[in-house]
Amino acid sequence: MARKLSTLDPQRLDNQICFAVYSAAHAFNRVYKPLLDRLGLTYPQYLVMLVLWERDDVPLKDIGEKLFLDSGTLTPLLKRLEAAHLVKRTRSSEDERQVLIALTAQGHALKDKARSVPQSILAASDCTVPELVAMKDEIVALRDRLNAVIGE
Amino acid sequence: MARKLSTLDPQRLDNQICFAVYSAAHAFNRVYKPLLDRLGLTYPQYLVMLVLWERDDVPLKDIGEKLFLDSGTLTPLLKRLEAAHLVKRTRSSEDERQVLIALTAQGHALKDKARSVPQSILAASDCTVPELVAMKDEIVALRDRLNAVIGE
DNA sequence: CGACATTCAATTGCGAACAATTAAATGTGA
DNA sequence: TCACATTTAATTGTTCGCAATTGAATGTCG
Repeated sequence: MARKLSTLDPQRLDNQICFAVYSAAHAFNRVYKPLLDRLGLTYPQYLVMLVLWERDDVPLKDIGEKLFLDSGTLTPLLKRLEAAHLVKRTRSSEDERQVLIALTAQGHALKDKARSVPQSILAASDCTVPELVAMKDEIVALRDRLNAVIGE
Repeated sequence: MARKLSTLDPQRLDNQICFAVYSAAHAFNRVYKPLLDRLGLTYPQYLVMLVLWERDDVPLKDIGEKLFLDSGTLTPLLKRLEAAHLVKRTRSSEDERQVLIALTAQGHALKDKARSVPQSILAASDCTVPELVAMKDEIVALRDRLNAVIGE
């Protein structure tokens, strides 16, 4: 009976999806770490590079919208990527408020070196691709519902 | 054809479960923020309090194992909780290496004030409890597989 | 045109998160 | 017992993440 209660107690750590997500994010980060170290990237920097590998010469703001990050996070991060000669930051000539982020040759070249990363993560997850796709879709749907509440 | 390829490209941001988890964790954090502000807690501090509300007078190391955090994170965090008069830190007399974390009266009292938090999160998630439990179990299983790889 | 609001990036300050190191306490084995 | 390894927290340094503010550029409306 006490056991039954504890498995339903919403104030128990083990019952919280938020902690599951929080701790899974950290676990992913730890798996990524050695892979990204070889590329000289952190995980958030890797995310920015993924965005730029899809589309180059993007305003900082667009990167922020895709990754749900603001300028307070991105400005110093992008300066570090620039210091590593992976991107160049230039003010837009049409709108001087915007900063455009473009890949350097090194930044482009890194895409090939990063090609094996997703496969390593897949192996570490020990899941089938369809399982992961299903989970991903569920988590994204949950995230979007949460973000909708924040906007309200 | 190009469209078909892009939905399978493992290097695309939208195809990565890791980013889904990463961005969902941030979304949860943003939903928690206003709720926890009223308690004077950050989310990681709230997690520590959840652990202590289940069992008091716990070694720092045990908290770290439950939350997957190390002393580099917990030591300053616990000092802030102590400064807020929510916990007391004392060296164990049996083993002087260990620091025991105990709730103060204020720390205990906060549990009641925090009782409504999980319900607010549930509402924001806009899911049924069984759906959330199923997702949670899947994510925990994935996390544990990832953590197993790190140990190897 | 000119006052005003809006947009965007940068900055500041604080709290995680973690790697690497240090130091003290404890355990172990010759 | 004594040398050595292990355990545990604390510390240092770097990077995120975000709230709040600032300042410049742009948009809007009378």
